[in-house]
Amino acid sequence: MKADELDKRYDPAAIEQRWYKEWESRGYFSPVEDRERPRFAIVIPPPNVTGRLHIGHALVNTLIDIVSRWKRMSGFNTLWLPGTDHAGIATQMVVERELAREGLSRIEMGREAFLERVWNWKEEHKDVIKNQLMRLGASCDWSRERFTLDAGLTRAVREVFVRLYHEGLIYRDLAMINWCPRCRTAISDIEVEHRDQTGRLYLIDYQLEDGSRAIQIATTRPETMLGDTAVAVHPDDDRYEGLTGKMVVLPISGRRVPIIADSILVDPEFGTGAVKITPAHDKNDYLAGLRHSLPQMQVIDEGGRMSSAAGDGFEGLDRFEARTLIVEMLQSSGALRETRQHAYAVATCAKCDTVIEPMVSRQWFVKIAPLAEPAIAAVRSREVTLIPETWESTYFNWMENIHDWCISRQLWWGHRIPAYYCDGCGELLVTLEAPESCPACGGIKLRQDPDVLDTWFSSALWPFSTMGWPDKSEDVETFYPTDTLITGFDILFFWVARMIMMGIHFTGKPPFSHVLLHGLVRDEHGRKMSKSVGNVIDPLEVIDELGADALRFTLAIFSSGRDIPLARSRTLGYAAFANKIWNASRFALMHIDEELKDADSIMREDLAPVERWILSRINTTTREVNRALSVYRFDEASNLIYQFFWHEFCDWYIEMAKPVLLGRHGEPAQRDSAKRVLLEVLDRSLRLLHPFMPFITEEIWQKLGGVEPSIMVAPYPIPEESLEDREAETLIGVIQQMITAIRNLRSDKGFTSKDRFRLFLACKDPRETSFFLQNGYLLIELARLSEVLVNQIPPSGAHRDLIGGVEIAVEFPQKVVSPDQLMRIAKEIEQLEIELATGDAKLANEFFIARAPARVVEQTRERRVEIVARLESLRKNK
RNA sequence: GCGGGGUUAGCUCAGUGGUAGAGCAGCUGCUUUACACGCAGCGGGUCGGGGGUUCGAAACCCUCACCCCGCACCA
Repeated sequence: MKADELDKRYDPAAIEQRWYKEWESRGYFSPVEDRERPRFAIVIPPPNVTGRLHIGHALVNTLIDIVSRWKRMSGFNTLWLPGTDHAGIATQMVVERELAREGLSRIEMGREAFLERVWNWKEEHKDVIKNQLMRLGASCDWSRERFTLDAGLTRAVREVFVRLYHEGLIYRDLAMINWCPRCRTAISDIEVEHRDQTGRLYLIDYQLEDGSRAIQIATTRPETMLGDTAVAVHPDDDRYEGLTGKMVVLPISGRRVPIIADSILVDPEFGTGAVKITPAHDKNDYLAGLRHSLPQMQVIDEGGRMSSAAGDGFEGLDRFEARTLIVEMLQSSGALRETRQHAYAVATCAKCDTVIEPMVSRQWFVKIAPLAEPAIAAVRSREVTLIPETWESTYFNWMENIHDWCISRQLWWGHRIPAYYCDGCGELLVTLEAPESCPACGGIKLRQDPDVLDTWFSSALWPFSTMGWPDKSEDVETFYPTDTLITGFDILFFWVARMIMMGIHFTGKPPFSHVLLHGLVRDEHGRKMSKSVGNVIDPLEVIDELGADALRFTLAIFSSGRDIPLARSRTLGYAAFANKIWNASRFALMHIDEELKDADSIMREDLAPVERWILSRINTTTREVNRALSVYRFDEASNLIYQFFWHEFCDWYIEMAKPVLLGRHGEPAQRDSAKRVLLEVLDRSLRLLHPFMPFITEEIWQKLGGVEPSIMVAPYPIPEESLEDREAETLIGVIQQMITAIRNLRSDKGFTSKDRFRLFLACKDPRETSFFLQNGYLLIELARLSEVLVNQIPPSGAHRDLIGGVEIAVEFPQKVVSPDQLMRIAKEIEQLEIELATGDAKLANEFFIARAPARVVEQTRERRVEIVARLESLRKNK
């Protein structure tokens, strides 16, 4: 391999897709058959089958891929199971919009034709997101790809529904539910979003039937007064004493409704202390209505328009138009006494933003408390660990106050509820397969419930339904329960909690042991990405421009925290990192000969200190990276590799190895050793990096001639005690400090890199003397000196300092001190004097000596010696 | 109202008891044969305010201020 085969500049587009296809064709994404290995399983949070990859997908799948690749390289039999979600409302909406453009509607088409259309649409779009995940480098096992409406998953859904029904945990009942008039379906409580807004509060007089007085009520929704069936006051409210039981006449409709007393509904402090009650269109009024057996009048229909019950002149009117009309009518009749500004939260549909209409409706529910209980216990016992832990209290808070889950949706796209009604006797049958006839009356006219299930119902089963449950399939046996779930905190309730509940109930085990809840990607200033602000980052565009590796690395290094502010400047920085890796490898490959690749492992005793140093450093990095990954700190892990590779390996080691590699110093044997170490460190670095930057690492690694056919199946580095070398770290550390100090002086005194000086070193012992005699070339090269003289008398004018216990003296042509340097010296002296004073105060403090750990006291003493020496040097050289 | 999180360099963020960190931005040098997507150097922070615990607090406790996010309510 010749380095000139590599371009000077790294071009990700040229290699990324080639490698993905290669890995897939070699079957690297599938688990191996080796039963001896420990296994690791993870399921994808299924994206919408018709969706496009957004930055949130890029984040979660990058993190999953890092874990998967790390585990795979670490010897685990690893499964990452991919798939997509049918996403009931979202998908149906998209297809309906398409139909609308053609002037069609699903109602006109009919259920079957519409579903056929959606399936076709799904077939056309399903590979979009799959291909995008591939571009990201996602190493999932496509042979196990699942879709929530697959036959197998549908069977699991029906099984679960039927079993829960017969256990009494699914029921059908009349209840007040959240209705979206635009989606024309019920939705669950967590699909409702509350938006703060400033609206109006209307104070309206309701006249008593006998005309003796009026009772003033307050409302934000005057249109619902058409459905009022009572007025409530607080039983202890003096203002309304004696009115309970009397009748008021509703303005406009002229209906008579009673005044009732209710201490639960009415807060005497709010508004006028009198409340109109519309049991059919308000959750609290509904409950009050039940308490007082009030009739329900549905005056708003499923499309959000006034119904026939609203009366002549209103029927067919949109609810907001009706509000305007009613306010006008009340105003002209004089019943509207006052309109106030009023801040309140309006309930909206999370999917389409339409204002929710509370409705009384017969729906299917999951009785959730019995399922929640063991799911709470599982997290409490840490059988399931939430990461970061702070999410536990949020989880408990929600689970302990959980409400029954409305699971029926008046949609067509989804899992149809396996309930059948007998036309003959009205019997309700819940069965796995459609019954032929009614077991109660023998009738054969059976109708299936028209509703489908909430999308999250099938998602809740994802970790086991995808593996073949309810069968005892091999995958269930091998890979269930899974190990880690990685997803956004925004679906903790929608998805994670429900998976834990269903998993425990149906398999007896939580579906995963660890849940990593990552933050949400935002723009560089922490703002939510939105089309209207124009700050949306398209991951595909970033991949096209800077490469998947750069995007992945950016996401990983930012992944801690609740908000992930993604800045283009950062991605550019990590694209530069990829380029750095490329060029460092180019340099290495210039010096690595073919025979070297097969050479035996390195003999430690033959290594130079600088070689032992870099091996020790990568060993430490290896230990830290593995530790960080094991606790899902992708930010720490990626940062460690970044710092090591760029600043230690490139900036220091390669520069220190150059004199030997380029033949300016040392024997041929030393050169071979330097080459081997260079190869070794590069190889380990690439393997450490591979989970983060799979493409570039593979491309380069192939040229190094490793034993394995791909870096994907090469072992992940683990720390090796034999590589650790404290002595080398100390010695090279001193050399680095000296080089830095000399560079500082050169810069301060206004010399350029062409000016060369002599350096004098005064060593304490023969061991130190021999080290600097042998390694002085490092100082000459990196600090650009003319000569290093050990244990010789420096000229009187030389700049002196003490570094790592070694006295140094640099001979500058003349003593040039710039004003800048004078200022800095003065400042440093000042700081050191403060530090010296506080240190002395500590050491003089008997409590410090007595109570602080001996190590800390010792450190403080050592530091004092350094400070004193440094001060002396600074004052002398001023 | 209930619960959670935050406030550290110009920007975005790490840092859970022992000498304040990173990246980016800024400034100054440098065509040093891997890389100008580079190299070297520099400046920049009373760690939101106050109190406490401790030999020692950015970190632990209390309190105040401001910001953010859930949940519930909102006639």
